[in-house]
Amino acid sequence: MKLATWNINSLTVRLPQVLDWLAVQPVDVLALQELKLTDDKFPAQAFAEAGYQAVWFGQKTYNGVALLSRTPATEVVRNIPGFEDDQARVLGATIDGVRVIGAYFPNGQAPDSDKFAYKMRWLDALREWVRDEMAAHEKLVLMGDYNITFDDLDVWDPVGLAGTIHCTPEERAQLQSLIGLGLSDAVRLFEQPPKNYSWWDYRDLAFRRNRGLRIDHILISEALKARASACAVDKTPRKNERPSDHAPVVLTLD
DNA sequence: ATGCCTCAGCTCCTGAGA
Repeated sequence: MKLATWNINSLTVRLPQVLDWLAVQPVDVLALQELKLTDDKFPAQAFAEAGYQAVWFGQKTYNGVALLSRTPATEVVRNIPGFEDDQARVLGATIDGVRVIGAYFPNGQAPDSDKFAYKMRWLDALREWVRDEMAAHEKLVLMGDYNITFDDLDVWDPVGLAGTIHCTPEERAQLQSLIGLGLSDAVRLFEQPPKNYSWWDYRDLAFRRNRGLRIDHILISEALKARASACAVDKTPRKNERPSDHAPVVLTLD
């Protein structure tokens, strides 16, 4: 079983690239973030023709998430239960016996902003919900655009970017508290190339210079860790014409 | 340089992303 996450920065623009990628990398589950379209515009037919079912949770202009899968998604949850939110950021579903949570974590903008405070509240709510989900589902994967780096290894310029958004101690403590629930960072379970990132700024030739951040993650429960055989960033689509600024991350389970 | 790209939208500028 293969599962992947990819922030595609507008599904309207990127649909052909997603279909092309799935043709080459026929994963069983793909979590998408930043659809940037309303539910009525979701291209369910195009995915069906490619052999994928979908559940989606869209929003005008911003956010929006989807789960594509070969087999049906059941027990679907939209956003964090009990957490008031007008932004479409989370989809949970059970697929092939695995509890899959795809999420687009808030960006946070700057440590002193209202958006950062929202990010912290959102992370508090997510952690408590994931705790409950883990108690109910032994096989669980939490994947998406976390908008948080684990540590300096995830940052192209750890000195220059110290304390800036995605790299603050507060965000990293939140990420560690998710790990503390009993989840593992799947990428770090396996040997990786140096300077291993999942996002590069569109500006300044950042991709060519590999000036990036690793902010897209796949966290897995112990039961899935035992089955994990590979996990890596696929930089190929970032080399496309008109790419997303993020690359997909792919997990292989035996 | 509080910018550089890219995308959406009450679209020829602005807000947001990260």
